[in-house]
Amino acid sequence: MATIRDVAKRAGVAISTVSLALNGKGPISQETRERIEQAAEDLGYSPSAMAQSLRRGHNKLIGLVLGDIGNPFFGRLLRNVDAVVSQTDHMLIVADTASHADREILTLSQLRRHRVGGIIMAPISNDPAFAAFLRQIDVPVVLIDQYVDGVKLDFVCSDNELTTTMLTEYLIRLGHRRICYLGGQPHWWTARLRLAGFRTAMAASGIDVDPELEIAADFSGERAYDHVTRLMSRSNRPTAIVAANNLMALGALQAINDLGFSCPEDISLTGVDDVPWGSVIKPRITTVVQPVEELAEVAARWILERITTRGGAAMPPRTHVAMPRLVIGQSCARI
Amino acid sequence: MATIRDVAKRAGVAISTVSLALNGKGPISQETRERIEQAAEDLGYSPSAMAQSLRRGHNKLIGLVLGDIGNPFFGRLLRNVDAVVSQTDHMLIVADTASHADREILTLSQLRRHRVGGIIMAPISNDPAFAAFLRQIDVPVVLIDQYVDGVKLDFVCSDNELTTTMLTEYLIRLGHRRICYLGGQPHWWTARLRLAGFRTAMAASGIDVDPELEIAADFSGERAYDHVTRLMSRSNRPTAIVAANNLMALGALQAINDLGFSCPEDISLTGVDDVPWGSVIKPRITTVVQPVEELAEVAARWILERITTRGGAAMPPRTHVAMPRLVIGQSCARI
DNA sequence: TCCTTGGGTCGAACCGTTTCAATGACCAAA
DNA sequence: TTTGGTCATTGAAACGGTTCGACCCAAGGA
Repeated sequence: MATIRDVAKRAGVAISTVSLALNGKGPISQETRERIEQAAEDLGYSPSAMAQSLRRGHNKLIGLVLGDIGNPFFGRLLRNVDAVVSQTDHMLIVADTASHADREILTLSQLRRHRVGGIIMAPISNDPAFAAFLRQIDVPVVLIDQYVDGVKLDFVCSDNELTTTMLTEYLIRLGHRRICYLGGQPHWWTARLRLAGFRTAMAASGIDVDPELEIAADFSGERAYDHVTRLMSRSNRPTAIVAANNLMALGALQAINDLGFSCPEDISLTGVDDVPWGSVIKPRITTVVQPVEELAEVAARWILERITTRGGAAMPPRTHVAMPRLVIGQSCARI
Repeated sequence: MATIRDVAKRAGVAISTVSLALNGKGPISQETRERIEQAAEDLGYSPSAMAQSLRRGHNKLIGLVLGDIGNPFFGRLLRNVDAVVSQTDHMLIVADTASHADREILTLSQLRRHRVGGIIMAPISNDPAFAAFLRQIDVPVVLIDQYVDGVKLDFVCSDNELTTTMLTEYLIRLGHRRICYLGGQPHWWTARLRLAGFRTAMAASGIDVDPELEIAADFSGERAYDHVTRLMSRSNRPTAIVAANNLMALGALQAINDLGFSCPEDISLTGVDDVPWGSVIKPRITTVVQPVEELAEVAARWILERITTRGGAAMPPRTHVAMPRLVIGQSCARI
């Protein structure tokens, strides 16, 4: 691959002249400039971003760490982040930890080795060791979706508590009292908030929560399926379910169907987060959707700010909370 | 960020000694080695991948260019490619062209500037200019999913013709004769093959194809929705639809539902490619799925081979055709 | 005629590594 | 005592760029 030296030789000038000319910097004569451009063209020369970055002291790469790119929520996130950063000539190094919490520190270290300017991350881990690691890392990091307790970093999320509050209030308005909450394990940051949102709404209406109906699953469809199967076989069934994410809502729906019940006639169902092509799922699930585009855009803008503005890395951390939106489907009945 | 120089200073040795010690190369005394490792640890030193690559002459980055990461097919592709390449310490620079054909050349040039070792690409463009560009690029490229006419590159795909042949034969076995084909525009390589697959199956059974039932949509759900809406309002409706991808199948299903028809009672429906959580879509669509994992793994292995083995870049191009699998749902009726 | 000015070009240092030939210390063999 | 051979360590070159001070030369002013 042609180097700047080859171009210089071919144009019969010094390499510094080539650099100046190609970057439109020094006072280069029209004639020399044209000769250099011609030589570069002939050789198919394009400057090595690596070498440039080494000299400049920073490159135009941004790390994006996700737990599961297979989940369309993160696919859309990636697309929208890329759309923003690519406008400033940055590129994304994407790493999928495959939901493996112990790969996260490794992945971040690897990105640091590559000297990325910043990292956007939707973390899975939420333990003190990981927090300690994040606290000492010397690369700007923007967290997205999930928070890590005990760190002071930029954070972009939607109002998690509000998601379940909206759903629960909606169900209560429809006359439901015996509502089951299908949540995630409490070490997940979002799981705790969504549970709180459920309790808030119930308390506000003066309804006592049956502890047996407050289930801590694990955000996966399979576990949700099992729990709902058990739930529906009991005598004292709930009249409605609030699932804390999209996978669990789908798992619940499948369990309901497989047992021969139907939704919303036998039981109402709501979920958090959009399902791709949710519109063709029958019944269309009433859901609170997070504005992925907004989350992605803010995260991308923030990381770029920290990278490109002088002293940006030292700015105090900010938090952006996006407003979720209730999308009513046909999965809830009035009782 | 600490450099090798800082480590050397702190350990009181030359930088070459640090390099040797940290890479376990030279004959370094136990005592010096420990002192160096301690110093590196203290300073949080990790070698700059950029500088290493500059020296070594190649880096451990691979480009992945996709048209639409929002489509879960590509999300799974990304995840599986990453799983393979990350085992050899490589990382992926992912670029989403947002289905913008004219961004593809730009994106590839950008990756070349970053001196990626190789590129895996699911192209959109298929014109002579793009082919010419690919022919002269001096980075190993593996095409995946879509072919570009007139280039000699590694190519990984599934048997596109077979996908639609399998579906069509299945419908014919169920007694269907008046079958509508919902395809993509013919400049797409896969669209041409899938159309051919449909025609092959029809011809093999001696059924004449009504030209009006051979629709060239654009692989999007919206256009498919419109076409099927029009189709279903006519008197002489088909009894079955073969949709050439997943988005169009869902668009078709939605149109069918919205018009008050039901599937499979009023019309049978089949599609190509899996739909995430397709199991909760009622009816479950009979579909031919491409083995994404296999495609991803082969593409990843091939690009790694070209990068890491001596003379790998000069190997003659190979083609891998994966076998699709028929997954029968409840969207087709016997007539 | 000499000095200044500035446009155009160049040489060299530098970014953070790796690698290789060279150096020095030490010891065994002659 | 000299020679030869390990072993441990070092200095310098190289990778491909950018940048800055220095240089040369022609034109303009004193």
